[in-house]
Amino acid sequence: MATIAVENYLKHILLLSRDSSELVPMGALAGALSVVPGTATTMVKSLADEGLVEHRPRCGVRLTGEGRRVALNVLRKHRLVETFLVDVLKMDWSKVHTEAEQLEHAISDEVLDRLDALLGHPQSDPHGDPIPSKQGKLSSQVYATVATCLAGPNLRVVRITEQSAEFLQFAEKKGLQPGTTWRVTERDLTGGLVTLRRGTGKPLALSLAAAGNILVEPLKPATGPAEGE
Amino acid sequence: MATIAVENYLKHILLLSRDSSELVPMGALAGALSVVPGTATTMVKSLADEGLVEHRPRCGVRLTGEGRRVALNVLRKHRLVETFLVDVLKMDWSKVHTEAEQLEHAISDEVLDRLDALLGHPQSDPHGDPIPSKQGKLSSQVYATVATCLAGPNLRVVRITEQSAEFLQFAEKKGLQPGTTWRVTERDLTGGLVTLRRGTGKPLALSLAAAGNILVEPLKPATGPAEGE
DNA sequence: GGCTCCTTTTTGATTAGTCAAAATCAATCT
DNA sequence: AGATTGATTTTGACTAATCAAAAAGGAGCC
Ligand SMILES: [Mn+2]
Ligand SMILES: [Mn+2]
Ligand SMILES: [Mn+2]
Ligand SMILES: [Mn+2]
Repeated sequence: MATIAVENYLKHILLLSRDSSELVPMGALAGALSVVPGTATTMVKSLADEGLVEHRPRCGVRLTGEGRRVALNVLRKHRLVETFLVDVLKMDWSKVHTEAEQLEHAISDEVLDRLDALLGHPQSDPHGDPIPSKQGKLSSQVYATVATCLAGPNLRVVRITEQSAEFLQFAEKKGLQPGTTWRVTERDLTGGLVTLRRGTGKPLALSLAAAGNILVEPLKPATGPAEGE
Repeated sequence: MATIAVENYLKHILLLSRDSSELVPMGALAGALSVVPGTATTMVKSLADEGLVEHRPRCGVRLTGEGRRVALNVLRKHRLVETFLVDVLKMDWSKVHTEAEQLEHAISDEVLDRLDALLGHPQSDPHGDPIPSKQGKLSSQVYATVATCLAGPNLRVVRITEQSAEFLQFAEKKGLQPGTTWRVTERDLTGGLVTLRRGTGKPLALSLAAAGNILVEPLKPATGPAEGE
């Protein structure tokens, strides 16, 4: 069995590479894992010996097929556990990430399957991050961010791409959860500000940096039966 | 924070000592943890340095107040997790022990509290093992075993003291779960056999060794409203 | 007392994972 | 080309946990 450290390295390589052929630089990997670069190099070389990654010295690292399989399984555990913690145990969505960071290494594939069934085979976790399927398919749909949307049309929040407890607490307080509908009322590129509004609620101003963490999809205006909230 | 190894040592010292003043011999501890005796000695000395145990060289080891506190918390996690796996995820009670052996080190105190509430503050786990309270109280009630009970009176199974998957599967198949009611119909000390019967079902013969793993309490014959099954 | 046997401790090695700091590489700038 | 600079790798050291095998204790027996 892969150790906890090995699972963490593989998962972070997966998260840091857009497509599976892209090389992840050692610096980025070391940063994501909070280790010094030398440590990452050492570990990556040993992962390469085990056939879990391919190491291009001085360029970066990428997952092999087997490494990707393991990484997706860990990520699936992480996101299903997060969903369980929020949906069943009613935990604060800003705390579940830390919790899942440990649990992803402790649950067996059988518990994973049963959790999945209990939760009704969810497609995404509380932050809107896609949950890899049991077969290892990971949705890679590309969404716009609030930072790049023009004022006007209704937008549904689909994902918050920023795991920090601080940002998530902020989003929670402002009601910015996946599934909610908003529209941009003002874009001030010079000032670096975007203003949002949910229905007739009070306006919410975000920096472009913050707005870049909110992924949205355009909402077609009342076509077919309404879905979601 | 205590490492996984430290938590395992403390939990097993707790499980191996009847009362908290009793010394656990190094051999017994090493055996329970599946390590060689020298490893246990080394680890116990380092636990003693941290103030978690008291080591009497060549005699044994016992928990300090702080060590006991940590050990009880781990045991509480273990047994609540087992209960969750059986009650909520409907897992086979013969598999949950192995599973909980990992999870007991991965869940936070907050998740522990929420699990406890979700399960309705259970007093014992699926095997009938008592769950330590949040305050660190561990029921130490002494029960008779089927091996020592005289033929005749109705007995309620309260606990199975044998964690092996094999024995638990056997007990499951025979319907020997905590809460069920049986009576001894025959005791053959010479042959080392005890025969049980559940209501009018077919008789079940057990070796004295096996019968010693089944803890029971006498059932007063229909006094007050019936409780349990 | 001296011997035997079982338990415990000690000693010497090993593995996984990590850091600090020096060395190396390669791209860019003058 | 030669120098500068930032990323990466190497080297040496350390901690936690473990095993194998030798050494030490101690209880009972002759
Ligand atoms: Mn993790
Ligand atoms: Mn998430
Ligand atoms: Mn354990
Ligand atoms: Mn149990």
